[in-house]
Amino acid sequence: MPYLEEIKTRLKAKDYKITPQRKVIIKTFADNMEKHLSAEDVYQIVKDTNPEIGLATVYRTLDILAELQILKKIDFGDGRYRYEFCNEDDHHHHHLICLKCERVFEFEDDLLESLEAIINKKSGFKIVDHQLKFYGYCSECQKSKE
Amino acid sequence: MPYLEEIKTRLKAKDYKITPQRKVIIKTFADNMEKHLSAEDVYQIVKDTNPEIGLATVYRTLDILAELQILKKIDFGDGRYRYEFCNEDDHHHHHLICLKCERVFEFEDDLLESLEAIINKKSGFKIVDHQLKFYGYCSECQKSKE
DNA sequence: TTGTTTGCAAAGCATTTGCAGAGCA
DNA sequence: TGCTCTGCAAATGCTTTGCAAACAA
Repeated sequence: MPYLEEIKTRLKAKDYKITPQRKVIIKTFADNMEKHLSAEDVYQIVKDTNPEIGLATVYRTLDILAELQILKKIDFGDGRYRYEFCNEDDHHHHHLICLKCERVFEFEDDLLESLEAIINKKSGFKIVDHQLKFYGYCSECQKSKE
Repeated sequence: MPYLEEIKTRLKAKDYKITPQRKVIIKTFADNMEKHLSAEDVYQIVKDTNPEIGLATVYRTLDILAELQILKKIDFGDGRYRYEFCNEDDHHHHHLICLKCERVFEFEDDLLESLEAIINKKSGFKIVDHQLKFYGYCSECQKSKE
């Protein structure tokens, strides 16, 4: 996760202004590092301290932060996009989505790098990003099967 | 891809009726095996021969076929769901999505099985499905970079 | 015949956009 | 000050739903 100062620098570099709304949205992600917040989630959290903020502003800010690669826009297939801080290094993690409790777990892994190399060699496709989701049952839900 | 007779049997087994609309939608997928059709795509194709069909019927039929695991509902992140025949065997393929021409290529691969075993061992999460998307540039678009 | 299925139109949701006023630099 | 940003409301695009008529079995 980038430092707050670093984020501000990156915004300024693209001539984006540092507004209170943008600050508080960034802070929301810093305060919820382990979560995968949707625009609506962010809106609900931010409204507590800034009741006048508009949902459209949240969407616009998330767009900018994703464009600057500060946030990553992810899609768990539940009909809304979610956002998390980009990993600075190449260290990828995958998402394990429980089909029962719907919680999302993370799993650190680098194995996909070798697969990307294989694909590039065999098909000539140049990969710049990937998204891997696993669906199944978390250990708790396996115990409490009905 | 399941035989048409087999599909009808599976529909009947769940007390779904074999209607002309359902038949023609299934046929559309049989005629477009290599494509990833959206509901709107199917609707446009089917309207040629059955102009009276409704888009809602297409959606309802796709839901049923996905529920019966005849079709697989996939999400390329372009704001609409797409459908393709389920693979009968475990033979998985991944999707390579070109960020320039937006075409979707397929890549056959089984390597994820070993990754699933590792995850299960390390985290206790029991995986029943996965979805892997690679984003990048196809060989053609790499040549014609502007 | 009878419960499903269909087509239509309206509703639902997440997200985007237009616009006039507010505010950062 | 000048141009970006914001909040609001309306619009958008995909998908779902309610309902009465049509239809498969």
